[in-house]
Amino acid sequence: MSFASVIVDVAAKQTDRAFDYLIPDEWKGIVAPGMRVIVPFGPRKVQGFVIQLKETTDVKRVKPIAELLDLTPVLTPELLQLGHWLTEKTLCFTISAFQVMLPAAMKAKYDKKLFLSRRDDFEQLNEKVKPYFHAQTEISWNEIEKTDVSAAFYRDIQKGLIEVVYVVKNKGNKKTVKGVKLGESSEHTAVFLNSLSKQADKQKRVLEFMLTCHNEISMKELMEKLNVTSAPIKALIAKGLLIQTDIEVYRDPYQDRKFEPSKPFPLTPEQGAAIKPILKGIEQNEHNVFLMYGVTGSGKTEVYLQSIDQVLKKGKEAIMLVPEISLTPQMVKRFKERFGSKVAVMHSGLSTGEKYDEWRKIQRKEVSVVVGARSAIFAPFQNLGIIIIDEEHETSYKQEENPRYHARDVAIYRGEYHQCPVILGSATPTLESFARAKKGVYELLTLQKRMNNSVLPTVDIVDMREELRSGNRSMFSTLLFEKVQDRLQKGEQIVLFLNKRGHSSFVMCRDCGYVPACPHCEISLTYHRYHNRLKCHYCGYEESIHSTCPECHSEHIRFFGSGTQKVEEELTKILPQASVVRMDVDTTSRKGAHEKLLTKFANGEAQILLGTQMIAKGLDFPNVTLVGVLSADTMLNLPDFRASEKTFQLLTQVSGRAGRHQLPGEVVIQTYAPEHYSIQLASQHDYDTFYNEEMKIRKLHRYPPFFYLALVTVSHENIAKVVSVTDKISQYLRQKLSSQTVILGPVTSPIAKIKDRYRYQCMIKYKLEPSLIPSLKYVLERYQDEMQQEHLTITVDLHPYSMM
DNA sequence: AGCACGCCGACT
DNA sequence: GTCGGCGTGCTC
Repeated sequence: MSFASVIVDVAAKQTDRAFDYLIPDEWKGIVAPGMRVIVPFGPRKVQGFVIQLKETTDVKRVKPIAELLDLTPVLTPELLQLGHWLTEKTLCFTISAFQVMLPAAMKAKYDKKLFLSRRDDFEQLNEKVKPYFHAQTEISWNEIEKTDVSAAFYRDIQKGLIEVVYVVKNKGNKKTVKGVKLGESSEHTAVFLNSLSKQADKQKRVLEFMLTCHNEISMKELMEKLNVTSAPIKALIAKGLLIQTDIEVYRDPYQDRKFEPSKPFPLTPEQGAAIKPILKGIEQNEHNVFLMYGVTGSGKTEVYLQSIDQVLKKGKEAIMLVPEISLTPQMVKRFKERFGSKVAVMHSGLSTGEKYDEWRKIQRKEVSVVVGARSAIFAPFQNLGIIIIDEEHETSYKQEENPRYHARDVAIYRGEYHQCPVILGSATPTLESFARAKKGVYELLTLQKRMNNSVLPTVDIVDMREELRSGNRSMFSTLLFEKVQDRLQKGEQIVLFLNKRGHSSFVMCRDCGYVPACPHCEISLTYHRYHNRLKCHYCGYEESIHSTCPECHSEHIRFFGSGTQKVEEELTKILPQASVVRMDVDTTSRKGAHEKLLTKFANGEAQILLGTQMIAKGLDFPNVTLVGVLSADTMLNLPDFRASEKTFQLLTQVSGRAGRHQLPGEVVIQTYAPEHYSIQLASQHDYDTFYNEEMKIRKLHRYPPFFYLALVTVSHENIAKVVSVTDKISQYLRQKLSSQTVILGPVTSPIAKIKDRYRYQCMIKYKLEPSLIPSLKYVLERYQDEMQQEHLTITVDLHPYSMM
């Protein structure tokens, strides 16, 4: 094979195709599809992926591949195929699909370096340029790019005095430690050993040890083992008896942790019944999607673990996805305890280098289980035996930037490819999945009983309007306050949940209702206590706090809503004896802070855990007997057709934190909308009725799962431009798509303006629409010039999760 | 996306 | 006449 088709690392419509390159003789037979290469592209060099080898090419002037970056393909044939599928399904560039499947460390970085063409030409250089080449022979373009000397450089480049070299660098690198190995043969070394002076005892010991170990060894280990300093080792290196080496090591984020091996627990009859069809699927290499619908605390994880165990016994591999937020140390611990060093962990808390290392462990087949967030679905396993998605309803499985893929769809694709089971687990499945299970597309597995024979907690709903009427203006209802006091007395623990979204501290004038909003984005500003300023969450705009209302000059302008900080303050005021752990973005931003706070709570050093979304999932503390939801309905008012579903899911998840072990649990939900069905039914733990109710509404309004959605969002600085473009797109789609399809819009996006750019959208609800993808492709093509030149953006989200 | 090429206005 | 503004079109 003489030529390679390459997808180049230039994310643009015009370059979104393969380019052919000549394979230099030295790499013939080595270059294979899925490898990364560096290729000349126009005047510069770029990274690319080989997707195909071919004997001939139609291209007249093929250039040769400049460099080969891999010796084994980083994309398996399966992943290459998956990349093309993603491109088609999400309307993204092929290169973006490839890049999302690999750790960020593998993405190239580009640099432009300037050299003096010939030393003797120095005197001819522009006076402004000369000083740069006095002390050094090369200079990075970055250093001068935005300075006023760039023009002078430009001229000298054109004159040929300065040469430009395009450099492609790898971002992440393998980590190495210094090591040594023998520099001479054993015989030589032994001879030398005898001739060594008696004083050189340390050197003698080092050499003797090296003779026994044959291999290279890290300096650190050698020094520790023999209790010597680096001095004798260095002396031996200087004499040539030892050679210094770089030993490749993995960065191990869990290296200081000890994990006690755990054995499978005996399964309950219910669990046994649920695992049976899964094991059968594994045994017979059968692809099937299972929806494991199990109430909180019903022991889904144990079923996962034992299924994976079976897969490993067959010599196959497993992917387990969990939401980023619940990828807690607790979860990782359970996997490491069961599967030891066979587990790789992938989540956003790892550094670029750490992620790269975990990825390489998978590629080299050193691990066979991956536990990770969304992107772990692309783990380069070649012999998958099972894919599990825990908390299937979580929105974090949908990537909200290009490529806008859903991990569930990728999982099913890979499950089909490998002919292995895919398990979706949840206590509150998405309506889409549950509907598919009812239709028999997925196989439904049900776990209705909690482990430890614990019962689901009793739930009280408190009408906060009543509280207000009876004169209680605090954030705590009388009932919740009493129960908190009671638990504090008994020495039991409490989880307080505050749904921060849409309810963080904003400022409002009590007289005229004025709320300060960001001048660049159409959202209200958030109060930040730390700087005592108002901040925009989208663009970072800040302003100082007003003492009087800018609209009506009233002095009754004050904070509204309650952030976790404010709740904490009120708590310490009314319950000074309570010790509180607060968990939110502020307290968990530092690395490891998350874990520390949880350990503190687990050890009983604090009685109350107060937090946002992040405490709703996966936490399991035996001593927690009370869960308080401070404001259940903030999410209900979001402009999103899934608002009720999300509220139901969240309340159910939060309630599930209580009474998971011997002690019975109680939940108090505070709300301004106590009669709302999602709150009522969550309090009754009645998913089935909720499902039926919500399905009626979805059917009526033609939303998923009855219809599919596609969302086109247009943004530009000029509102007239946005409206006219969105309108043209809507009209075009109306004309192209079938009459059964509903096209809404143009309408303003729920966030009408971000960073001074107006946003309009067009929503498409469809059932069967073969010409949708081609039509959307056409739209993107039609506007590509304007997108490039006029800063117009058009994004297409197929099956959107967020309407924003 | 970059980058070169190329065609027009304002300066030594 | 030349420098440099950015519209146009190409990259194996």
